[in-house]
Amino acid sequence: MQARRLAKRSSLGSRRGNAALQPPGPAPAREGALPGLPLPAPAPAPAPAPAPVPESWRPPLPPPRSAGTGPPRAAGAAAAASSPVLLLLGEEDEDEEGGSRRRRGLGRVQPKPRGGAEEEDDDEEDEDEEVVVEVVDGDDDDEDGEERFVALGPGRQLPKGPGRGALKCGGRVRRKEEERVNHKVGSIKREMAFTFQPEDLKRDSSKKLSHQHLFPLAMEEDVKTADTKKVNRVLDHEKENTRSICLLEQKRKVVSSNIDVPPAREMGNDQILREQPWHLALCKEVWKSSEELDMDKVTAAMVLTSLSTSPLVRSPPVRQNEGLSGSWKEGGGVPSSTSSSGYWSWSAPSDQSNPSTPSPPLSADSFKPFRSPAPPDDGIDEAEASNLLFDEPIPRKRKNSMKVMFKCLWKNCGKVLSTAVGMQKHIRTIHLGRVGESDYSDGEEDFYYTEIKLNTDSVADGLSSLAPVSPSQSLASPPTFPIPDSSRTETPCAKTETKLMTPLSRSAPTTLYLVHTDHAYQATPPVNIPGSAKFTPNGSSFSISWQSPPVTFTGIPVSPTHSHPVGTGEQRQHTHTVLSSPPRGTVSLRKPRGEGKKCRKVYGMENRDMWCTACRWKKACQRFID
DNA sequence: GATGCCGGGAG
DNA sequence: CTCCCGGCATC
Repeated sequence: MQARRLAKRSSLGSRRGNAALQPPGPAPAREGALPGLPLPAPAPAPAPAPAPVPESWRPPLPPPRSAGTGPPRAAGAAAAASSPVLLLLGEEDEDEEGGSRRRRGLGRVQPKPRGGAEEEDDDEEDEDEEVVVEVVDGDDDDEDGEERFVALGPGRQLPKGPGRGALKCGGRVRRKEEERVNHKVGSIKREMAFTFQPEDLKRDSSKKLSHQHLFPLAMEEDVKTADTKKVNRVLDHEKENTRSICLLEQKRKVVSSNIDVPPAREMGNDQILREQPWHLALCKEVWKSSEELDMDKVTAAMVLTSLSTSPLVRSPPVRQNEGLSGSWKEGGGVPSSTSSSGYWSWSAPSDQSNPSTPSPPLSADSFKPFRSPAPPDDGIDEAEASNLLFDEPIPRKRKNSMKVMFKCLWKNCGKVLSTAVGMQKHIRTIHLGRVGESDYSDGEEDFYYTEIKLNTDSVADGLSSLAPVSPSQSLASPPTFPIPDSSRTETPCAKTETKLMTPLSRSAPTTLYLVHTDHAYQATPPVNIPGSAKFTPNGSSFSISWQSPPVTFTGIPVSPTHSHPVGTGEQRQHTHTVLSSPPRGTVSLRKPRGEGKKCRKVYGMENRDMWCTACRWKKACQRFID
């Protein structure tokens, strides 16, 4: 493509070298680099064992934390810059580092999934508490091929209901290599075993890591089976937990001496084995603390199970972790900082909604009888989930800086609260007039409020355009909103939620305000928009400005930032009522064609690089707006 | 023919 | 989403 483009360009404009030349230079280099990456990466990983590269390669990279990592790629870049954490997580990106790392991860991950369980020798089914070991490349370079193992918090185990189940299977499998070879393998196991075989113990540890990841992956395969069994597993799980705890303790004693675990680089199998115990011990500890939480987890798992039709949907891994939070932290505290950081760190502490399931319902509201979001959600969720499961790390687009607020759609109300619960209450009591039965909800409230995302860090986009509007705080401000009812904190990963919610809200009484950052091309613009495209998290300004905001429908073609020449009939800016039906009709309206000078005229072809992006892309000029 | 932009496609 | 470009409407 590039080549082609370049060619075109050059032919086109014979532009002086600037733009034209530039591309070629970098491009080639990059390309060269990329190809190289893959190979190296895989190779090193398996160093000890002639692991089959291909296997490790598998796409399922989904970095477990993916959910978190999810952070959108695009955003990611920007975000990454601003926050180190992100970088650690997954940002990586394309190029080398990330690439190599990810790949590896993937490879490992895969195996892990159920089969991975094998961790200890003992076994029984402790699987639950698998210790997760994360393998991180110290350097992405592939050269070393060494990996560090990091123990992850025990938190992992719980994460997925199903996961556990998987583990179980794995447990049996676990007996490890030998056994594997023998094959005990159930169908599921089989797969796992299969994958694993090539690699050795190392894998074990690594498997753990993948645990999470695996989960999803495994899920795919097993999903169906697993699903049905899930519930059972969960129950079993409990039992096992108790049992396993005991076992763990025993192990711990034995192992304790070894606790100092070596860095794990290049460890031999023996070492690894030794290490494992260590991990176990850690896990165990964590576990204990989390034991109490078990019930919750179980419950949660059950709920999730029931909620999710498709296995994919269950994003429990993440969620559940929440429940475990206690243990979680501990785990994180454990050894390697890298791992910890990588590990879901993105998730906001308070974040209650799980990433995959968009709406608030689950989180705080889970208690509610039924939450409508179901249908839409599922679809989306699945998609997301699938993304996770499948290839690459999917760039999830979640902006870290996004805050979710709930806005009352009732006419003339517009109240904005930070928690769904609060909003529901508000609606119930104030608008629906249900005072007494505050707790009871038939879900109707859902229709009267919507989520809005606040972009905390809009900076990245054209600041300039925003400038006029919000001088206020930038991204930094932490998400705490002064708002009253909120017990819930906003989640960074609200994006999905918003989307989902939208449909519901359509039916709502008033307009839906979707705060949305738009447009890509606004390179320079001194553009306007009074009300603003972006919302800044100012506690105070909050509920206010909503009225005039240039609402953007996702569907709307034109960017809000644009002022329209003559209102050819569209008044998008005044949203107020229009909304429920996205204005599509105006399709053929073509912009009259600006009379003012445009970038092309002003700068000429030669200076194409000086053009505003829109012009460069042959879009309506953003710089010289008519 | 030159421009300005929409609609779409590719990554 | 970002980047581009084909192609149409206007100058």
